[in-house]
Amino acid sequence: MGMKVSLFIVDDHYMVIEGLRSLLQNEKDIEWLGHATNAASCLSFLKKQQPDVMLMDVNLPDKSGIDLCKEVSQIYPSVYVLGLSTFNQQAIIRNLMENGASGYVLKNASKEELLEAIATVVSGKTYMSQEVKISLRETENKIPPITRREKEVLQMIALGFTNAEISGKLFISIPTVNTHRKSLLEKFEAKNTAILISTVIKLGII
Amino acid sequence: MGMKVSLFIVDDHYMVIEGLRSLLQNEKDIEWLGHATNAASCLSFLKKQQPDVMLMDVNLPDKSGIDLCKEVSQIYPSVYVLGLSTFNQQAIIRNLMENGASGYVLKNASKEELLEAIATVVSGKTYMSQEVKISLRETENKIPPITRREKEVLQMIALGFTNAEISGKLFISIPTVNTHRKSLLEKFEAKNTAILISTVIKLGII
DNA sequence: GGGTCAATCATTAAAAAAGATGATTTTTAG
DNA sequence: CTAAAAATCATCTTTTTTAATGATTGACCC
Repeated sequence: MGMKVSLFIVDDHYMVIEGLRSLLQNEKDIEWLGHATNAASCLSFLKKQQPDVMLMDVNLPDKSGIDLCKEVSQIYPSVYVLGLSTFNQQAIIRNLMENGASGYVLKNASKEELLEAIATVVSGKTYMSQEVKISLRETENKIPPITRREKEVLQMIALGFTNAEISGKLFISIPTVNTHRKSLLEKFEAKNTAILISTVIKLGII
Repeated sequence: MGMKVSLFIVDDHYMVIEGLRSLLQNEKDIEWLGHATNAASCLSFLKKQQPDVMLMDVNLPDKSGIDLCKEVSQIYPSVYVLGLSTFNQQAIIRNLMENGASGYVLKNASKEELLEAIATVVSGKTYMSQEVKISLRETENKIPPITRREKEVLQMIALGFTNAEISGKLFISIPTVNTHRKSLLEKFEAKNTAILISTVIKLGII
């Protein structure tokens, strides 16, 4: 490719920004536009200038990376967002991709991987590191599809409400709450509430 | 101080290592000894040479930072270990400090904070960023002291075992399991199992 | 327009957890 | 050594959850 790829970083970790700058500053194909350490200053930068690729941490101090990603990709569809995070958190990754991200790289990525990721998203494809792909596939089977109502009930169970309380809050009968509850236990193959809650928290569902 | 402080980094995130190197390489008081990206190569480095301060990520691919910290501070008591992590995870920080760490810095630390942290631990004191201190104090009240047995029971509850099963596995009677269970509910001010499990997972206790 | 699925409600019964109280035996720490 | 804390067990009651089965209504899709 002849054109330089312009790049902007959103991450509240100073040492990560420094690391990225140090890794990429001498790359002739990369034009370093700058960085922001929070969502607000990221958005105000975008009003003035749009990078080709935006590397975005999923945990920002003022807003979740997921929300920011959604906003950015709605308002500036030409900007490719590449998620950046420490952990291989499947629920977050899935969420991010559903909200307009073009890819996801872990912070233990090498310079080569990073450049490959950038090149891939610029070409319009999605990038995801092998490690992430594998574990996404692994947990995919563990996350059964649950309905909107089931999710509501699940959240209320996790907050400690009893069936009677949930029934009151959702304006449905106790047997109905029970039905949802049982289908949750069945879908997650949990034999009781305790392990149901453990499971869904660890899968990042609530 | 006249002497340079020798420094070694253990972190599996390439961009963090790069960032730290870039931040600290021109500091005249810091001698950069190198880095390791996992616990094993960290330990093999220590056999040859001991830094004054070791910056250690709490999540390593082959071993938890907590275990590594314990080993390092037992075998090489002269090495000051400074924990390094993305999140303000109270349970982990507390654990790390109990296992010989001299301090804890978040990855969003500035160069100044980093230098201050290093200087502080070298002088024999413990360092902790203000942000961490505050949230430690905040959650401290939320984490009641629980006994060894209670923790065992708690873990088995979270795994989905019923009182009868726990009783069988721990060789105690069902009423005893019940007693522990009730004291857990009381200590965490949880009115049922569901919110008990939510709470303890979110506090990082299990 | 027939089939699938989500959401709703019902009845009955068994199992499990939660609440209250009291008491004994080990451990542990000062 | 001894006082406090932890771990143990018991009994009894109430509440809540889990299980099994069946049935109706409405929405959406092909």
